[in-house]
Amino acid sequence: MAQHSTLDGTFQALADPTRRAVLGRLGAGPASVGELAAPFDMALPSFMKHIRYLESTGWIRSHKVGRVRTCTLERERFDVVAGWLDEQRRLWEGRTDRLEQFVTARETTARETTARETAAREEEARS
Amino acid sequence: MAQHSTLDGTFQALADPTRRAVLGRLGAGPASVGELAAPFDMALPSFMKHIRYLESTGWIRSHKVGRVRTCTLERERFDVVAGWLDEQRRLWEGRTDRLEQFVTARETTARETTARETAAREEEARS
DNA sequence: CGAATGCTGAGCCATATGGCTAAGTTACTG
DNA sequence: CAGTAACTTAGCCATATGGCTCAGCATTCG
Repeated sequence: MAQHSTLDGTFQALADPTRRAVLGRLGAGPASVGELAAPFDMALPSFMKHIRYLESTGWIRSHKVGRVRTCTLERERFDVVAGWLDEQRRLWEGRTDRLEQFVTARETTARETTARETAAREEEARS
Repeated sequence: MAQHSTLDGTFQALADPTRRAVLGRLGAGPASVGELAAPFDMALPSFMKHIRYLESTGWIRSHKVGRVRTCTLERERFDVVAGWLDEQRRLWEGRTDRLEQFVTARETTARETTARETAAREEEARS
């Protein structure tokens, strides 16, 4: 399977309820494939595809001892998602702040001639 | 298009770089479809599918005035994602705390008879 | 050693996804 | 009013996704 350790794959992995549930269970500690599969009315090969997907996108890692494959949550992947969220928030907050500074500077330097332009610029930002 | 205002759709929408970029741009303020589409080397009908998807999953809303459709970011959708993250973290932190309390209580009440059981339980949690 | 357990590989299927082109509708402009 | 702008509809395509069954391999157990 191709590597999806990009944001695409990271979010794609979360777009399935089975996979989200698996992550939730692994939050409690490592578990075998069989144990993870038990709550789902799904054929094991199909379930394994989900496991493979989670592993290829960096959400879990697994290792096999004898017949038993044990899966472990990679908590750092949550930080990747949180990082993206923070980045988005930072972008829109930073842009809002910069817009206010820009408007303030314009008012200070030429208060009477740019009043209408400033209002139009604010209206544009708001619409 | 079917409503995807569930977590599946919320994450599925983020699984595409075009759609993530659109959200990033809208963080700066509302924009027209044409404006949003400009940076992408993509046919407009294809791009509109992305817009429709983002709207159906609650990431944006849009309205048309004349020929121009303007899209606006729904910032609350970020809270949905953050909420899911927090919930996961709370689950695994809560479970870790409860496990420690459980182990401690067992050691206090019957230190000598449960030592081996406690060690086995810790090993189970660790493996 | 045979039976049971726990995955694994391979192939199949229906549906969804992310793009395309062609054509059309509505609104705006000179 | 003709031409242009800004979407919108419809159909198509290749690939991916989320499931299935069948068969098989490796390990464990009695």
